[in-house]
Amino acid sequence: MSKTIFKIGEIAKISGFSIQTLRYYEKEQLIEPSSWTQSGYRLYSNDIFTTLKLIRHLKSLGFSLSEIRELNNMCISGSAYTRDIKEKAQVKLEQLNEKLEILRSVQLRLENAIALCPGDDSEVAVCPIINCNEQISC
Amino acid sequence: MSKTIFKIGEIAKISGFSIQTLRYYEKEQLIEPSSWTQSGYRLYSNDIFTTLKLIRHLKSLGFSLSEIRELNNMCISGSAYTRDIKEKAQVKLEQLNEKLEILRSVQLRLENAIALCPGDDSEVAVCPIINCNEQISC
DNA sequence: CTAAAGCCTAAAGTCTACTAGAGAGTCAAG
DNA sequence: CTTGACTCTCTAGTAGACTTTAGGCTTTAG
Repeated sequence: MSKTIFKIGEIAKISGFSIQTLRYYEKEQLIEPSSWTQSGYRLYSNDIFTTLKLIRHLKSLGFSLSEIRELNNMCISGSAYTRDIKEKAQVKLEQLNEKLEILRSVQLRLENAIALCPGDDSEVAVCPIINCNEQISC
Repeated sequence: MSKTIFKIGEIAKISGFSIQTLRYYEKEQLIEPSSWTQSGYRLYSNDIFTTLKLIRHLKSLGFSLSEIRELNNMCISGSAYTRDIKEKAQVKLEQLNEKLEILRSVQLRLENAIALCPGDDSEVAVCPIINCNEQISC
């Protein structure tokens, strides 16, 4: 039988989230202690790790905390089917694709500018990174 | 002969930056009025447009305001050659590439999870967007 | 018993690039 | 002279995800 009751410091150590972050997540209604000591200490059961893993997982997929809260609530309440989750994920993916497109165009323009820059003792007046001409679509 | 002295409102109208933004850029030491009226109004010469174009151009290449300030100062002081500018741009490009790589991996993982999600009336327990398994590298 | 470690709350600070508002002075036209 | 447009400074607010600080209680080891 492994331990089943933890104080916040232990959760922090095991999960890798800082104590402050855990309290912040609680304030943001992403997690909840399973109980409290009489003196006001938070107590957590093993279940917290499942939730924290979910948070880390969804964060790594690009979801914001409020989106994670929403997804988590849907799951907990049992009101969600994979259809609902998939929908949210597709919206997220579209947003991600937009961001990627923008960054790719910046990347291209920056690469172009760098390629055209002599990168030697020449005066900055000739530098396409500094000087914007139509070639690099300014 | 075109006009050579402008008040902040005219600069705003012509440049497309808001008055507040111009004052903010001044606070951040990116720009400076060429002079002041006795009553404390900012006065700008034509030169400001060159600086503002540079700011817009470098912003569009992904540089932050503090990086722009630095680049601009290097140019103004004449202490910079294209070598120096190119170096900064290359650093910026590397950072951009890193960010792109991360976002691409997120994109991939999200696409995978979406592909594996039934998206129907099934319970979320089977949803790979919510449930993290090794397949999607969690 | 005491000291150290751990925990609590509440509020403020961080970062970036602005935006908005209050309250007041300035300028040009009629 | 008045009105309205313009400008000034200073302060505060925004978003997101935390971190830091201050001041004080609780628990644990020796």
